[in-house]
Amino acid sequence: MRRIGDFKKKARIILIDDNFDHLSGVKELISMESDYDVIATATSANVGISLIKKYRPDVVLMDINMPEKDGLSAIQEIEKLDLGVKVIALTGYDDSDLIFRAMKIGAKGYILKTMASAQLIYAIEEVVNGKIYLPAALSSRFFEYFQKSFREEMNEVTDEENLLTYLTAREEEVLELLTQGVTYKGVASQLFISETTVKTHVNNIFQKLQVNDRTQAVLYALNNGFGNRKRMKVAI
Amino acid sequence: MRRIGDFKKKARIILIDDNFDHLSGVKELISMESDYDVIATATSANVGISLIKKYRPDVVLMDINMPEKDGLSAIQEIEKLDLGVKVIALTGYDDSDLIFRAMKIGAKGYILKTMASAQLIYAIEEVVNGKIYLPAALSSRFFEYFQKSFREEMNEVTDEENLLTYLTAREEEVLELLTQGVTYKGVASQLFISETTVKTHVNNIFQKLQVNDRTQAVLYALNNGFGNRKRMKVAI
DNA sequence: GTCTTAATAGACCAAAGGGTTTAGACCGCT
DNA sequence: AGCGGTCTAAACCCTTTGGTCTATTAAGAC
Repeated sequence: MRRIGDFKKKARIILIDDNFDHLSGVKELISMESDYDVIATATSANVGISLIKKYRPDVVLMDINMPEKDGLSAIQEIEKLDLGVKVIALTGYDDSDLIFRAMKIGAKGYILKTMASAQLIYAIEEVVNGKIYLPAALSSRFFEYFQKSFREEMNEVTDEENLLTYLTAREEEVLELLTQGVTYKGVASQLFISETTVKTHVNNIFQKLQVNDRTQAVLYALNNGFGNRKRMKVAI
Repeated sequence: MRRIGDFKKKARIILIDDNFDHLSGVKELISMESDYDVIATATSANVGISLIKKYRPDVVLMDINMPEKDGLSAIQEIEKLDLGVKVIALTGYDDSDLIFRAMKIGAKGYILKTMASAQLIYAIEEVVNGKIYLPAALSSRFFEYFQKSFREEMNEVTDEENLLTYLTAREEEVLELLTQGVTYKGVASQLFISETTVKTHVNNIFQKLQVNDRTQAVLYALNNGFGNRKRMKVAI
C-alpha cells in the first residue's frame, strides 16, 4: 500500500519476448508485485532496444530464443549502450554454454521459463539490488563450463615442458619485443646492442623453441603463456 | 547411526591448514557429522599433498593463506594429479580476484572461515554430491569479477572499427595461414596459388591492417578477434 | 685458475619477405 | 556493353631475416 510520503521508487521493467502469450503471462505476474512496474513490452529485439533507449528502464527481461535477432546479440548491444540497464536472460534451455555466454556479455541473471514465478520475482529483486542472480542449478552448470574452459587452457600451457623456460633473461627481452612486432633493427636500438647481436639471440631463441622463424616464435610465446600472461580462446 | 547392512560410505576428508587451532576446530566440527570422516590433517601444503597421494580422499579442505607454499599453487598441483579429489578453498578473505583464481584452477568450493559451521557442512555435502558450492555473497563477487574481465576484452575487440572486416574472403584465408606460422611458400601450396599471388594478397592485407610485416599482421589478427575467436589476457 | 654460460659482435652468404607496377580473367551490377 | 572489385600472376628490385662460424668479454661455479 502506498501512502503520501512513501518515496520508494518502483523498479521500471521492460519485457522482450517474441511469444506474446508468455509475455502477457509474465507481465501479469510481475504486475501483481507492487514493487515493480512493467512500463513497456516488445515482441522483437530491435523494437525492444528502441524502447530501452527511450525509457531507460531499471531492468530488462529478455527472451534469448528469438528469430531474426537473437537475444545474446541484443544483450551485447544493450550493454554497449552503457545505460546501466540490468538485463536478465530468459530462456527454456539450461545449456551451460548458453549460460556462460550470457553471463560473459553482461547479463545480470539467467532464469528458465519453467521456473516457479516466485523465483522470477526473487531474481528481479536481487538484480534490482545490484546483485547477480543465477538459480543454484544453473550456477553449477556455469561453473562446470567455466572450469572446463580453463582446464583446457591449463593443459596447453602447463603440460609437459614449456620451452620458454629455457630462455635466458636477455633472450626473453628480445622475444618480448618480437611479440610486439618490432624489427631486428628496432630491437637493437631499444636494447642498445648491435643488430648482429640481436640476430644471435634470435637464432638461439629459434633453436630453444624449436621453430624456424619469428612468426612461429611469436606464436609459440603467445600460446604458451609468455611472461605471466596466459591466453584463452573462447568463442562468444 | 550405523547398522549392519548400512553400506553408505562415509566421505573421506583431509584438512590442510597451517593454523593448528583452526584445524582442530574444523576437525571437531566435521567429526560431529556422522557422514564424514577426517582421515588426515596437515599444517603445510607439501605434507598435505603427500597425504592426498597416499590416501586419495574424496574431499580436501585447503586453507589458501599459508606461508611457504601458497594454497592456490597447492590446489593447482592437486588438480594436476587428476585423482578426482575435490578441493574446497578455505580462507579469511572474500577477495573477488582470489575467488576467481581459485575457481579457475579447479576448486569445487570457496568458503570463508568466518562463516557459520552449518554452511561449511552444507558446502561439503554439495561438493561430495558433485556440485560446486559458493556462498551467495561470494557468488556475486565472482560474477562481478568475471564480467569485468570480459568487458575489458570486449572493448578492445569491439570498440571502434575492426580493420579485419575490410579483408576479402581470400585475404582472410591467407591471413589465417599466416597466424599459424606458415611461410609464403606453404600458403601458396596450401591454397594452390603461386607464391607471387600470395605476396600480392599479403601486401593488400598489410595495407588494410595498416601494418608493415607478417608478424604485425598476425598480432593484429590475434588481438582483434580473428574469425570468431576472441582472446583474453588473464594472470593466474 | 679453469670451465661454463651468457652476452656481445663481426663476416659472409642464402633465403625469405616486402614494394611497386602491370595485366589478364572472372563476376556481379547497372 | 562497360565499370568496379577480386583473384590471379609476373617482373624487377631492394630489405630483412635466417644460418653458420668465429671470437672476445664478464660473471659464476667448483
